[in-house]
Amino acid sequence: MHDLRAIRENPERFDQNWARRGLEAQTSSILKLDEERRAVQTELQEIQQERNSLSKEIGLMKRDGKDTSDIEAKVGKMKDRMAELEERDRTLGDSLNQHLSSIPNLLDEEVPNGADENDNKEVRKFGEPKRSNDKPLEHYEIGENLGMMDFETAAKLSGSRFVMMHSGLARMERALAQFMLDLHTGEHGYTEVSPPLLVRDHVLYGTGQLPKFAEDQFSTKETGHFLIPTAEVPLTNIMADMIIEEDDALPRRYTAFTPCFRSEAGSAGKDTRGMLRQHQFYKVELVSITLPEDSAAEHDRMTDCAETVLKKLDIPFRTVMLCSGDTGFGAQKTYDIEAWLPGQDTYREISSCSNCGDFQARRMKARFKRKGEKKTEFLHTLNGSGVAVGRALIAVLENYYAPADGGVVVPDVLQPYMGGLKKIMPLQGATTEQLKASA
RNA sequence: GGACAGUUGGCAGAGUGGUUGAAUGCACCGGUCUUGAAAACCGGCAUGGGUGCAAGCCCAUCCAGGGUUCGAAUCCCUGACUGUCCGCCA
Repeated sequence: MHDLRAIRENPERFDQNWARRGLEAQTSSILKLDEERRAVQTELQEIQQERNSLSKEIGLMKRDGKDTSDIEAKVGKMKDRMAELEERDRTLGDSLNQHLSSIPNLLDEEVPNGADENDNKEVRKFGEPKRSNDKPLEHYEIGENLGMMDFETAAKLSGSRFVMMHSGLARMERALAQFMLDLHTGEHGYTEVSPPLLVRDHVLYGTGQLPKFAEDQFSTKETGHFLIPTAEVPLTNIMADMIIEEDDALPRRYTAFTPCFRSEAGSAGKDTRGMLRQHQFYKVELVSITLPEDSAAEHDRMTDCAETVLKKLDIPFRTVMLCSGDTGFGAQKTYDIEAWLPGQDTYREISSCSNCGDFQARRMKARFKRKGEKKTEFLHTLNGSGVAVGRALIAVLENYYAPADGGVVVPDVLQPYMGGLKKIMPLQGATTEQLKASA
């Protein structure tokens, strides 16, 4: 959401910034609506003022036992015009809100201009991609050869874009999540949260998924709840409708391990093999709430927290700053962390860390007050994956694969979470049915 | 799923149709007093919006949305949430 006052004061700044995302100029139509609405409000308030004072007078006259029918009739007549103006105010306000709430956040100065992911700017690299003479396997080949990754059964139950894992891989997924949570809570100062996974529509509005991205969400028929597409949604909304003191435990840092549900409506045909893009996946999320002046530094810190996960897993990655055309709706600036996937011979996104500035805070009314000040200000919100568990599993499979025996070495940091297991070996007689029996 | 009760400012808690945006207490901020502090006393203390150079003036908001009325925190309807009891259940 955008600050209407700021738009009034400097419309060019907004139009120019939005143009970087490929949007047409918006402010003139916004300001026209705004002007019209204020004119309506002014007239309405004048009438209301008149009504209020006459009504007070009636009260006093009645107390004195005087006749008030004349004056009552007079007030009664004002009602039509008032109703008319109220209706007009509401209509104008609605379209103004609808318009404003569908426009993406302003981009940070540093964000490079560009059309799509090809224009993203690499800022860091870690590790050396492993390259071998053999053609490396993709994660689903490794997983299926292990006999622990079953897309057929998942499809039978749920259709495409679902997977069912067994045995060592199921355990490794759990191990990854535990490892990440322990890292963020133990070393990075995040508070672990176990949030609701079903939320109401206003919560998704608060973080920016609604109204514009309704078709990307799953929802429940009976109750109208939405399944969270990321824990960013419940975690950030912890601050919704609050006014806190400036020194009240800021920054706040929350982490949660949750499933995420996405309809992937717009990605038909994309990443259809394997478990890279699923309707359901696990993710460890990081969310920070800060003062405005602290969000830039917190953004770097958060990105570092996410990178640490990959460093400890010893998976090569690079970090890119998204260009204007690739930066998401609610973000001012986003770093993607891309893990090296030997099977694809490329880096793929495994984490996305965004500074949303006051954009979400404004939508959900997350505010604070500075000491001695009367005015409230909006907090800044940040979110990042720390990291996507399913994709981390993919990265481990492809980077730790042992072609000699078809096994997958368990990264050191995960071994304590897997009972000391050092390597996942293929199950014997690798047909899915047998595997399930032996699992 | 059934029955009842509730939702008021940062918190607690008055208030059932007329100067109530809202008593009172606590918390918080400023002042007096004090060597300093505490106590006591005095004063201040909601949010959003309109208008104005400004001081200010005005409008809206007592869970949300409708309605009744000249006038609604207060009456009516719908919904959300919380609590209690019953039923069911991981």
